[in-house]
Amino acid sequence: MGRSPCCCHDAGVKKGPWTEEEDRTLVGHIERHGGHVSSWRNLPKAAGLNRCGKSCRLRWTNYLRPDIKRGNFTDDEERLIIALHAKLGNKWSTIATHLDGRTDNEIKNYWNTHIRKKLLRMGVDPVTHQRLPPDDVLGLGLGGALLASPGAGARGLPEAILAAAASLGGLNSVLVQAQALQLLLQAVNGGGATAAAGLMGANLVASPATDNNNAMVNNAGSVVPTNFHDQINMTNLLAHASYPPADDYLNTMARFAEHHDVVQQQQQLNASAPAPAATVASFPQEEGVAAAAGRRPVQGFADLLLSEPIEMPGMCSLEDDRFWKDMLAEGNSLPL
DNA sequence: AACTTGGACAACCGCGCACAT
DNA sequence: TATGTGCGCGGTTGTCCAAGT
Repeated sequence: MGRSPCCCHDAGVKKGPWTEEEDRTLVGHIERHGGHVSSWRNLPKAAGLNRCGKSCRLRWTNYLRPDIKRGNFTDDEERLIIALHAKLGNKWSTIATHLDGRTDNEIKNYWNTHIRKKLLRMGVDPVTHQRLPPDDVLGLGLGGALLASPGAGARGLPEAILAAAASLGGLNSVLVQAQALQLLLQAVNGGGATAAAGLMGANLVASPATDNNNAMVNNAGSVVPTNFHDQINMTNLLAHASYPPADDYLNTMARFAEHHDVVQQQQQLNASAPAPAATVASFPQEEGVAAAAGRRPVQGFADLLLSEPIEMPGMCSLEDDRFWKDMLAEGNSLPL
């Protein structure tokens, strides 16, 4: 029931960074007991440590445990973390069970310091795994860079767009790219959305007066889809239009979903054998999270994980200048 | 050289759950 | 059933260090 007073509140109990001597004492004690700790609360006294039992447990599980893998996260690990987070949310301990030798604390830290920022740069909300509203990305990003770009006159626009895109190296979502393309085409054609729509032979760009209830108008005057299926349609459309859609994120998530269907794996585990206590305890919560993630209006990449992977031929990364150069060339070569 | 800023990561804190009594 | 105990979890803070000014 209630929380008992923690020994950490005791006066004289040491806090802060662990010394090598303390590490040796803790490891030595645990090893003498066969790597098993019967009571963390009693451990400090038994081991001769002036530390809180909780602090000892944390130090052991997050740092001293022999099976911990140190060093940088690999690309595969990073993708797996993103895929798992899309499905599970901030269930760091559960996510950690899918990465050999990684602790929940390490994954949590890596998420907060690296992946979170990376996703934001890509125009993906790290919490919902949905694309950020276009205005948040284009308005403050490409659009803002464009507006701030000196000499962005009629002749200078393509260069300005290229420069703006280059300045946003992390841009990496189909939605953003499509909008950038629209912006580019509008600039190059001097025409507008409808001309671009005609060029692309589909409803990628519609009139602001569209009756598409799922669309929204961004600050560039283009209508962009706000629901998942429209985004997928846009993805396929771009693929078929021979533009080089570069949604690494979509592809990555879809691919990992094939190999890491967490809920399915755990249901199998649950059915086959009694799992460790921590895992058993986490099952109902996980299902709840997964279900919640798939529920509208928070419809995002959790759904995507369960869908078919999307074929994206000729994919290249937006981190690569080539994408923007190709796009610019395409735009210039299109009939007006 | 001194100071500031920001990133990375270890460690702490408090809550809730499971289990024992 | 009520209460106590221990542990695990997720969020937050503290500390170190490198880069920039």
